[in-house]
Amino acid sequence: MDNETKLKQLIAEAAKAIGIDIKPEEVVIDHSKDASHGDYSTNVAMRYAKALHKAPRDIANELSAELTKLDDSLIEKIEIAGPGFINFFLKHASLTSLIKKILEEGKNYGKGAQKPTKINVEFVSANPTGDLHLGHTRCAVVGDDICRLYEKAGYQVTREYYLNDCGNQIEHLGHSLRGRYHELFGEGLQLDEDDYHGEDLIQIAKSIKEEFGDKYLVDNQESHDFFIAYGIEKEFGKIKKDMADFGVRFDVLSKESDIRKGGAIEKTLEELKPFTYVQEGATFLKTSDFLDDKDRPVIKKDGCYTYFAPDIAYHYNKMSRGFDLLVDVLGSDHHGYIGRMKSALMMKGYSEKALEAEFVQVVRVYKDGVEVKMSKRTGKAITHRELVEEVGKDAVRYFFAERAASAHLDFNYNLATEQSSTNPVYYAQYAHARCASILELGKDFALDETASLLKEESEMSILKHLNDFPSMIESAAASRSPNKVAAYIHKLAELFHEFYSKCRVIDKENVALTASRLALIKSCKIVLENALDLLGVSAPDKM
RNA sequence: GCGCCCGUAGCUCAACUGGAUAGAGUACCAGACUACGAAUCUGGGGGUUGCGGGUUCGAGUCCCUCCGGGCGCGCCA
Repeated sequence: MDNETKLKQLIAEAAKAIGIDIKPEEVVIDHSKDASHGDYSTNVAMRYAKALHKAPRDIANELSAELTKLDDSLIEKIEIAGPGFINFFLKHASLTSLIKKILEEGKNYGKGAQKPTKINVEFVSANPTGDLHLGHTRCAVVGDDICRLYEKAGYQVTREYYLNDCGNQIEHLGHSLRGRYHELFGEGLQLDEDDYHGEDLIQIAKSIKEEFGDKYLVDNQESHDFFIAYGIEKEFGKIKKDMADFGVRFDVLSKESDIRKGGAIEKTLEELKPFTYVQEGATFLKTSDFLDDKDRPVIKKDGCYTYFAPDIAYHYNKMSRGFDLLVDVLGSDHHGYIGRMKSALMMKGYSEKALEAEFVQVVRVYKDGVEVKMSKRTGKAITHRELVEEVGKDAVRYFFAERAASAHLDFNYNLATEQSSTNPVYYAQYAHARCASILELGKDFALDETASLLKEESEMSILKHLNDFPSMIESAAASRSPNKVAAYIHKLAELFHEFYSKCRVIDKENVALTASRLALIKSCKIVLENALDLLGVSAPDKM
């Protein structure tokens, strides 16, 4: 059992003795920011002051007496401070024993207990109508990191990409591609306002010309279908490659065309019949009976489905595969979407909590001092590929992981590319490389797994932080906050660099201390690597 | 007008979900390599957390009024 759990149990037991009924898991303990406040602190005395009609410090004193009586091997010292905080100083051995655990568990250190919960995370899901841009990059980082966190925390995770391969957008893709193809044969470029003006389509048109010559200049159903199918294949191929190169993989690819097969939408709408009505020729779903502010159309006046109908069928499809939780990683401009989809799920009896959205704020990009607007019409945007090539995969991933997904973010493209060496990711990677370097130099020394000689403040700070790794994962996963991992990494790297500058590690005159410190460094290296891996960032031995 | 997100150091962002003296990076200033990697370390200035109320032992965090910004509010997806 880890120190925190043990401490909570002790506090709960002591509390009971003085008439406070609290369960161990309800006990709130914090890590003390200031070392003079000990290793942990609890606020129970203040929390129950009113109920017991006593001064917080009096309760704290009583609790302290009880805790001392329980006489555990964990606590070295207890102090009462401020308005009624109880500060705990842990025994040395209870901290150093962690080293052995980390060395034994290695890559698995930090992994939570296997949980039965099955989670589906759908992210990116960009339409195959052009290159991924910087906004998708952020969604990819957030989605992938959430998956990594869930996995590490012990959940069963499925990464899913939903491919819109039907509908208006796709018609525009086919039309745009046809336009580019005709352009290659010397005709003027004819694109509609809503078509795709991105220049990537020129390359695809060229490959058609090379492969098929003028075969598809004729305007018939066959060529219409061809441009769409060819365009989707090429565009999605690029997306897949971009993501794979970025370290992002998907377990399941769901195509809208497959969702539509076998009358799934008709069946879905049939099931939803009690919640639908017809108005002015269109069919509406009564989402406002649940979590939406108005009802939404599912069938248009012209008899076509809106995007919403297949989306409902798709979400039912996901639920039918046995997931306990669906997470949709969406651009924040889609925040209106979640209420209606939750409503649709509730109509089928699913919990309001079966679906959660993770909204990723749009990135505002500045290049050469002016804002770069994403624009379908001009096709101008910073592409994902361009960004990764100029800044590097690790730096990009870390940059976006550092910020909470909900944070509005201003991105200075010039700064990011010119000063990429100042990206904090190198601070962490350098710490890892230093660990590797020292371990290599000290490879002839045996490691002391008891780490019994560690006593410097900088050493104990590292130990405490290493100890926090599992609980950090637990809370970061629960709140879907990869930025907490980045903060953790930065802190660990900082503590290590500080220790490194203060303490000589390899000392032939003091083999015992060397053995303890090498064990500490090995632990540091393991946790740095595990933590960086949670963000999909590499941990190089040399830089 | 209604709804969602947000407003914290010059700039970009944190703050363990209500805790102790609000922290990092960057930029700026001053120091530190004849022993393990200076992509590092040490120190410094920089804040009325947009404004004003409220809740309580305690508020950047929760509630309300304003101010300012972004995004939604389509039989587009």
